[in-house]
Amino acid sequence: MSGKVKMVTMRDVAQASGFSPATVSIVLNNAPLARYIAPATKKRIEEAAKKLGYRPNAMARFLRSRRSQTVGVMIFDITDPFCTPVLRGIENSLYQSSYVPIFADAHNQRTRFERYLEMLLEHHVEALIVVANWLFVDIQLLADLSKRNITAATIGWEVPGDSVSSVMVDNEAGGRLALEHLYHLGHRRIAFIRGPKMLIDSGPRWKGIQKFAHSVGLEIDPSLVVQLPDELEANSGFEGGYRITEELLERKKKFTAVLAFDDLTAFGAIRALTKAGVKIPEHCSVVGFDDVPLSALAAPSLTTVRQPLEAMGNMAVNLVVEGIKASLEKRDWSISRHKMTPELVIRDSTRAMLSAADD
Amino acid sequence: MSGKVKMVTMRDVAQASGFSPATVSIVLNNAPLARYIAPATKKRIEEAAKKLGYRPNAMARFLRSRRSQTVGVMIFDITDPFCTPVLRGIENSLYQSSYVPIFADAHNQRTRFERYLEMLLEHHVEALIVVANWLFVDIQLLADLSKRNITAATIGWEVPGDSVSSVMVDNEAGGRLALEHLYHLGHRRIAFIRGPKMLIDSGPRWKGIQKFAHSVGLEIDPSLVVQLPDELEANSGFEGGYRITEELLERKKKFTAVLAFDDLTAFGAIRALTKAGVKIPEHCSVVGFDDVPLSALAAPSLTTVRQPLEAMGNMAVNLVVEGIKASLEKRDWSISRHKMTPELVIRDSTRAMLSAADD
DNA sequence: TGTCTGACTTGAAACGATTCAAATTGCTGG
DNA sequence: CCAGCAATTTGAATCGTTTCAAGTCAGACA
Repeated sequence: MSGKVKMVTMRDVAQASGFSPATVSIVLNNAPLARYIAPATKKRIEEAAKKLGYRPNAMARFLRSRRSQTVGVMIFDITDPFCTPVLRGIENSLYQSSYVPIFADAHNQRTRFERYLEMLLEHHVEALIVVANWLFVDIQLLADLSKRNITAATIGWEVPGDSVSSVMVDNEAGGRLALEHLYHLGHRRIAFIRGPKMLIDSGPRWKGIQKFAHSVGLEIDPSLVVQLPDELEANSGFEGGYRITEELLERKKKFTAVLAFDDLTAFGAIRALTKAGVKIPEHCSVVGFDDVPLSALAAPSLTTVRQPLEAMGNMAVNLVVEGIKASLEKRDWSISRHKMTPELVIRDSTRAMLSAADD
Repeated sequence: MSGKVKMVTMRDVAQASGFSPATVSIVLNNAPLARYIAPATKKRIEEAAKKLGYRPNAMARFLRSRRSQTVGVMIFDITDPFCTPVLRGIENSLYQSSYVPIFADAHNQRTRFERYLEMLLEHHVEALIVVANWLFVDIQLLADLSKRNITAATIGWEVPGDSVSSVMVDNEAGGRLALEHLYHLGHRRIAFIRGPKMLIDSGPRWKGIQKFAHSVGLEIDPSLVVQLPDELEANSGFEGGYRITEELLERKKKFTAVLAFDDLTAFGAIRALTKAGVKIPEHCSVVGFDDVPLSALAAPSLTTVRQPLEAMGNMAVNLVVEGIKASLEKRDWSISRHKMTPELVIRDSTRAMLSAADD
């Protein structure tokens, strides 16, 4: 029944081709010494390897060469729609570089994060990429990595110090884009749903909004500004947006647009507005932030500020791969912090004010 | 600057505790021989290990024990919202068993699938879980795995033969649930969007629909039955549902409900209907299939047949973990095919017919 | 003929753990 | 006092590669 397939080792290839394991190794890895190997030899070895179906043993290889061809990818919560495109970007770039991702999902739990970190270290990942936007992880924990010669990069989040690279969207520019859009559509009474304090994105986005408002002399009515509570559940944004918008409606203050912290919040807001009989976008425009995949599919489709999520994943991989190369060649190398440019995506949830409607 | 941390090996622990590496290994792994080790010895070794911060080297361990503590997780397209909850289920169960997932995304490409398979084999995954619902992969390819003593399971898809376990939803029951719901709401003129031929789910769902229709004497109007084209893009369901619903509308045939192949198709249909001025659910009910995460968030939220996606991920892990155990203990073990029970989730996209409205 | 160049190739030592057969030790009973 | 046993512990081989210092060998040159 299950005719066990005996593993083909390098020794087998050596035997079959009539050379020594050393030569086989040199040829198959195209090591520096391969310059001196006779072409005929190379050919015979390669043929033997192919004929036998030789597959290098990654573990054994690691033991000598210290290269695992493996990168740890730590996601804080795969349930968050934000993560999927980022993950795609990471996966794709790693694949190009022949690295294999070891996947870890912290479920927003610190202990789980730590346990996974432990496991990743046991598996000797050559680098670590962390996708997150909250802060509760010890800086120490990640800083230790660089001691162990593991380059690390974070996406959507920065750690202080000079040991971890990061890739983020330019939140301030994004906040500005969102408000600018509403402003140019003629909206003046705008409700703002600010992000939870805990998230690193909240501050800069709000700052971008304020700056723009100030630059055009738009007054922000404090009674139209609300803030999401700190929450760890990935999709709490929806619930939060819903509830906070309900409250907003109860205040009976008029507004013609909502600038939500992110897309999920925006969907929550839309749900609440719709329930209250407010039509989107006829009676009220709504703009989100992120451009998660579902934003294009929802009804109405959501105008939002796009984070180039996939590109951010790519970028993080580039950073760590460079880091790996540098440490391999014992070159100096310093971390970098990237701010990606956001982009306004106009869809069906926003609409220009009718000139008379402001009042 | 970067004070390299010297790796702590088992030898170091042996030295520190005053015992031999053999004893250390036995104690730390709680191997069978540990029965004979004096408690005091165990304690001293464990303390030494903790004090030094010893971390076993997974690669070295594999070389002797042939255990990599690694499972390959091959996703056909992470972009498909179907995958996220499944992935969460897989990840969670693997974590419980102290396995680490190596993540591979085939992007729906056969060559990529094969290349990843190669990489996973090089990394000596102990098992493979494949999440997919199309069929173009060589059965041979997966059957080879069992020769290599790698247990495999597929989710959302079955391969012929007796070498690969599978976990699927009971599509026939699901199709039945969907139609039953519409029928009990009073709908009689129902449009059906059948799935692409290429997908294994399409047939059984349709069969369930037909059987139920037959059992209650409901006639299915062939001119209200349309079929999605074969397409590999993960989110093509939305586009497809949109276009095919437009066509349906052009035929001017009346219908009061749409039974869509899956949620994405349903959203496409809703978009087309809304655009044509048909209100959901007032003028037309729509029911989907899958219950992907966004179905709860969309406006209107979608009535759908839920696949227990996370549980399916758990189940697949259970199956392969059992397989691993069996082959470790040289027990006999045979694959199994699971059919999970679907569940109707009633939300806002369906509504009972008003008694007079049928005509 | 003997030595010296290249031009190729290889032996043997790691890498860090696991695994048994075998060693050690201290008793116990004859 | 010693054989034999039970209770612990360990030596040494092994897993499949990589890595260099060192080997071989044919021909060129003096």
